[in-house]
Amino acid sequence: MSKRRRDRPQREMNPPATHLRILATIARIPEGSVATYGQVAKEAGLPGRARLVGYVLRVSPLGAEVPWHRVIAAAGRISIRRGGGPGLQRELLLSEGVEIDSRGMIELSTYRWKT
DNA sequence: ATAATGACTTTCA
DNA sequence: TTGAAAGCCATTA
Repeated sequence: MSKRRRDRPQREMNPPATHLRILATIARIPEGSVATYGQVAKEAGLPGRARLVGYVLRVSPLGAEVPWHRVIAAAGRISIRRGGGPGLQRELLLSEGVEIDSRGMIELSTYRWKT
C-alpha cells in the first residue's frame, strides 16, 4: 500500500471511462437515425461535453461497433473537416436511408434519434 | 501550471 | 437562412 495522497472518494477516474460511455451511447443510435454531439453527450450522462464527443471520436479507434457516421452537428450538418471523412459519412448515411440536402444538411426534425 | 486546439452549441445581427 | 462571436470543457503541448 502506497501512500496515495488523498484517495478521491469517487470522482473522475480513468480517462477512458468517459470515452467508453460516449462510445456506448453512440452505439445505441438506431440505424436510419442521427444524433447531435450534444445529444450524445447528454445521453451519456455528460451534459455540456459535446466537444468531448467529437474529441473522443477523433482519438478512439472507430470501427463497425461505433456508428460514428450517425453523429452530426446540431445544425444538422456533417461537422468533420479533414479529408476522407465528410464524403464517407455522407455515403454511409445515405446508404442507411438518411436523406441529405445538396448542401449536406440533414433534417434533424425527421432523423433525430428519439429516446 | 498556463496557453492553444478542437468531429460543438447557442445567441445575436 | 446564413454568418460571426462568445461560451464551455477535456486533452495536448
